[in-house]
Amino acid sequence: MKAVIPIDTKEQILNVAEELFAEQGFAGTSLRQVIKKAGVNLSAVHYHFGSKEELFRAVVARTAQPIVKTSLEQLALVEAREEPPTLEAILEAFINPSLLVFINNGGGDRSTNCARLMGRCRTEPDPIQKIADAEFEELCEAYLDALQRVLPDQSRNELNWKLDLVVAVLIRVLTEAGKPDALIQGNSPEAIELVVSRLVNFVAPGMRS
Amino acid sequence: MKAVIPIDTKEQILNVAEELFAEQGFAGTSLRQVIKKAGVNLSAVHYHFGSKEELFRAVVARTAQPIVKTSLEQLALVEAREEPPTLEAILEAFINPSLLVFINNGGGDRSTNCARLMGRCRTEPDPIQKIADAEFEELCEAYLDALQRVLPDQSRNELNWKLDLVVAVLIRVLTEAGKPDALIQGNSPEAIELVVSRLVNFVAPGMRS
DNA sequence: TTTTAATTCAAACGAATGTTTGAAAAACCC
DNA sequence: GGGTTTTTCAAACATTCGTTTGAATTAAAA
Repeated sequence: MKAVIPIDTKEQILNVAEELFAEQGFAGTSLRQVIKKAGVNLSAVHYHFGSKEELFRAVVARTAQPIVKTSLEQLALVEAREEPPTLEAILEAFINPSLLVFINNGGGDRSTNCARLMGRCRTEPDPIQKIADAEFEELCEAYLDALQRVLPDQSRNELNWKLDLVVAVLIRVLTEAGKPDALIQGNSPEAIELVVSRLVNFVAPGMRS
Repeated sequence: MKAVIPIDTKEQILNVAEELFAEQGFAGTSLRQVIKKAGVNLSAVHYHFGSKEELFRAVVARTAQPIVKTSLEQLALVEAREEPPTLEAILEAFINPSLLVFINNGGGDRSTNCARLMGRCRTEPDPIQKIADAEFEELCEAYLDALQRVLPDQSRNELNWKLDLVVAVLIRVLTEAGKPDALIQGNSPEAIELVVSRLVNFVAPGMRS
C-alpha cells in the first residue's frame, strides 16, 4: 500500500501560487494555471481565499512573516548583546533571515521564489505594492530605529532610502542565486555565511557615507 | 485656427505603451488599454509592430538605447581624460545618463517610467528578461572591462555581481523618485548632481571591498 | 444514524484578450 | 488622374479569464 501524505487543498494552492506568482507575477498568472498544477478544483480558490487578490495577499503574507519574525528576533539579540550594536551587526541581523530561508529551502526554487515575489511586489502598482509594504512596515521601523541610534548624524529620511537600497540589493542577490556570476553559488551554511559577510561589506561603507 | 502638431500613430502607441508597460507590466497591460489611451485603432498595433511582444521589445529598445549610447560616450570621455580613470569617475559615468534622462523628462512620469520598465524587465521570466538583457549587454561589457582595469585584484565574476547590484540600486532610486523619503526630490541639474554624488558615495566603497 | 456544516465539483456567466481578416481610406508615385 | 502601396478601420474569431452557482460529496456534530 502506497503511503500518501495528505497535504490539504489550501496548502497545495498556496505552494503552487507562490511559485507561479513569483515566476509570472500577479497579472501573468491565471487561477487555472494554479489549480491545474495543484491538482485541485477552480472553485476551491474562491472557497478558501475568496478572490485571486486575496490568494496573492495570503501568499505574500506567508512569505514575509517568517522573515519579519526572525529579523526582529535577531535585532533583539544583537541589541541585547551590546547597546548600541555595530552597524555591521545590525545589517547582518537584517540580511541573515532571508539567507536562512534560502538554506532552509535547500537552495531550490522556493528559495529564489520568495525573493522574486518580493521583487515583483516592489514593481507593481497599488494595491499589490501596498500589500507587501504593509507586511514589512514593522520590520523597517524597528531597523530604522536601530540604525538611527548607530548613525545619529544621519536623518531618518537618509536612513530610509539607504535601507530601501539594502533591500533592493538583498532581493537582487537572492533572485540571481545560482546563476553564472552570481554571488550565491551554494547553500551550505558556510557558503551562506560568506555571502552574508560579503553583502554586509558591500553595503556597510555606503550606509556610513 | 488651432495649430495641431501631428504625432504619428506609431509614436503615439509607443508613448502610451511605455507608460502602461511601466505601470502595469507586460501581462497586466492589454492592447486595448494602450490603443484607447493613444486614440488609435487596435489593428494599428499589429500593422506597425506585429505583436504585443514586439511592441514591448520596441518600447524596451527605445528606452534603453539612449542610456546605453550616453553611458558608452561618458565612459569614453572618462577614459580619455585619464587612464586608468578613478572608480568614482567610472561609476559617475555609469549613473549619470540615467539621471540625465530624468532631467530631460522634467522629472515627470516618464522619468520614473523608464526605471520602472527596466525594473520590471528584471523580474520577468524569459523571453522578457532576455529582451532587456540584450539591450544592455554591450554597455555592461564595456563597464566591466573598465572596472577590471581599476580593480584588477577582483575577479570578473565579483565585478559582475557588484555592477549588477549597482544597477539594482540605480533602478530603485529612480523608481522611488519624488516619493516621501526618496533620495531624488527635485529635478534641477544641481539636485541631480548631488544625487549622483551621493549614489557614487554609496556604492563606491562597496565596490572596493 | 441523522442532521448540519464544510468542502469540492463542474458548468455557466459576462467580460476581456491577442490575432486575423477584408474593406475602406489615405498617401505616394508616375 | 490613375495605379499602387501604405495605413487605418471595424468586425469577427477562438480562447482565456475571474467569479458565481447549485448540486454533490465529505466531514463534523448531535
